[in-house]
Amino acid sequence: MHAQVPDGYDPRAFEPFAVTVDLAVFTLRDDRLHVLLVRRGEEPHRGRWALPGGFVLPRESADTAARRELAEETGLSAGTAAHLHLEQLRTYSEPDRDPRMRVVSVAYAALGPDLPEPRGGGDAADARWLPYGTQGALAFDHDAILADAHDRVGAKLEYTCLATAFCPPEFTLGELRRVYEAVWGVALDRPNFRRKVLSAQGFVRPAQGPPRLTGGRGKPAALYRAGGATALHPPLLRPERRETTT
Amino acid sequence: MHAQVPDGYDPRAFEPFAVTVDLAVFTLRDDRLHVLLVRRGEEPHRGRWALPGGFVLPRESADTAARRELAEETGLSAGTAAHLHLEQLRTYSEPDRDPRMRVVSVAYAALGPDLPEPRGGGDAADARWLPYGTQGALAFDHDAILADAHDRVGAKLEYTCLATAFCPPEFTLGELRRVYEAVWGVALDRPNFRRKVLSAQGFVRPAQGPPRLTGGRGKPAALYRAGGATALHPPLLRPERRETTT
DNA sequence: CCTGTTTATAGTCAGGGTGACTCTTAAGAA
DNA sequence: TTCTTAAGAGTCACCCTGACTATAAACAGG
Repeated sequence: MHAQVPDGYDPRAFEPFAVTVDLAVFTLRDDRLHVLLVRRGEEPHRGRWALPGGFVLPRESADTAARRELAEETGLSAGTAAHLHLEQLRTYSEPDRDPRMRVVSVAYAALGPDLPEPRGGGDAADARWLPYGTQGALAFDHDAILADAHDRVGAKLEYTCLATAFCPPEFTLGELRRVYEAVWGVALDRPNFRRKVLSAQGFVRPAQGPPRLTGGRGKPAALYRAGGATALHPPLLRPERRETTT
Repeated sequence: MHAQVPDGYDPRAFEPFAVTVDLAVFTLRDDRLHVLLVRRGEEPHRGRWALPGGFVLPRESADTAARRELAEETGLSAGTAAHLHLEQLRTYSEPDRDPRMRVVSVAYAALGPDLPEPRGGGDAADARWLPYGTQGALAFDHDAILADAHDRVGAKLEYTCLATAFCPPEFTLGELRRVYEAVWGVALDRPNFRRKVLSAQGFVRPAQGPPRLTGGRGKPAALYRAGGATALHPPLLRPERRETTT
């Protein structure tokens, strides 16, 4: 762009753009994938669910704005929100995506372990975790943003160690497997999943201490922590995709 | 964001944001990866190379703006530019990335077969293809954008059929292989590459007609066209990555 | 106390994909 | 004619994976 800026160009000659962030925040509750949504209290789309988000402030980057909104909307302590995985998805800029004004929105996907119910603190009329797939039609173009976010998360589970971001600091391989099953919506073979995860170096490392004292059914499982790796090679491909190959 | 817009909110209360697109346009020339750069004729960064780009107009989406700038800056006919592969990378929004004003830039990666030298038409003082890696320090944060674009293209070669976008409508497997070698900077085993590409359904399909009449050295090669598939399963992994695995 | 259920963990086996490698064919260049 | 270059066919062993079986260790219910 910069090469075309004429000398003395006045940015205010253009209709101003508002720049916002929209957040698709995922978590796992009861082994189901949930999304954080807010109910709109204003027109347009009053009463419909929408993704949380807000304006990028004049001295903020979009990343900073997304992190700030994440803390505000989830009602988590700033320290907790700072540790959630947050990554930029893409930018939505159709001229009429918001009927009120020209709004360019940088979308983010965020995810974390079983997060608490959002506290009502904030201007949002009503914020809630909804099981993914049950949210109906969202406001604005948020259906497309949410679908893109889900696609991205599902794809990144294949070739990165992102799944550990859905888990608490210490977790069992069963919990990790249920992350994959919830996001992909498929059942995975338990022994094969275990072999794959343990053979991928840097994905998980054993946590010292006794097997979990949990009251869950079945044999107690060993606890693991996230390893240092971010990439997963070779990838852990979804079962579905195999049809495309063969 | 929308949940937070107070009634009667005046967007002009904020310092306006300028929204631009920046393009990382790649092509192959002489089996080397080249990137399209423009030399800045204005301060700041006068005389340095920068990515082509421009403002998003008030009634345009960023995608439309990127497509328009692509045609303008490459000097290609609108029809040709319309067929180049173009995809959004991510958005760069650091508050001080442009010292003159608040500019949020949506970056795109574009690529096409051996493209012609950019014609001087346009306001850009000087636009040129430079071999990737020889461009030195670019203006603004364009070094980071270009590196991100290169990473993205390299990664997408692994698990998509993107490589055919670097090739003319009909191409040999040798040309396709040189796309991978140029982008990844590695040598690939010829027979294995051939086996892999031909066994992946939808990647390429044979073009009828005689083997190429080319004047190149060696045995004439069969011609292929891009298949209909976009995803490549299983992926064609870079040789380097294997160290991470094993 | 025994039995059935649930989950974790160990192990086996066959098939497919891949890397490494060899060989033949067909063109141009010297 | 001979050398060089690249296409294309084929081989072989290894590793990963999916499918499957078996055992261990907890809880629930009779």
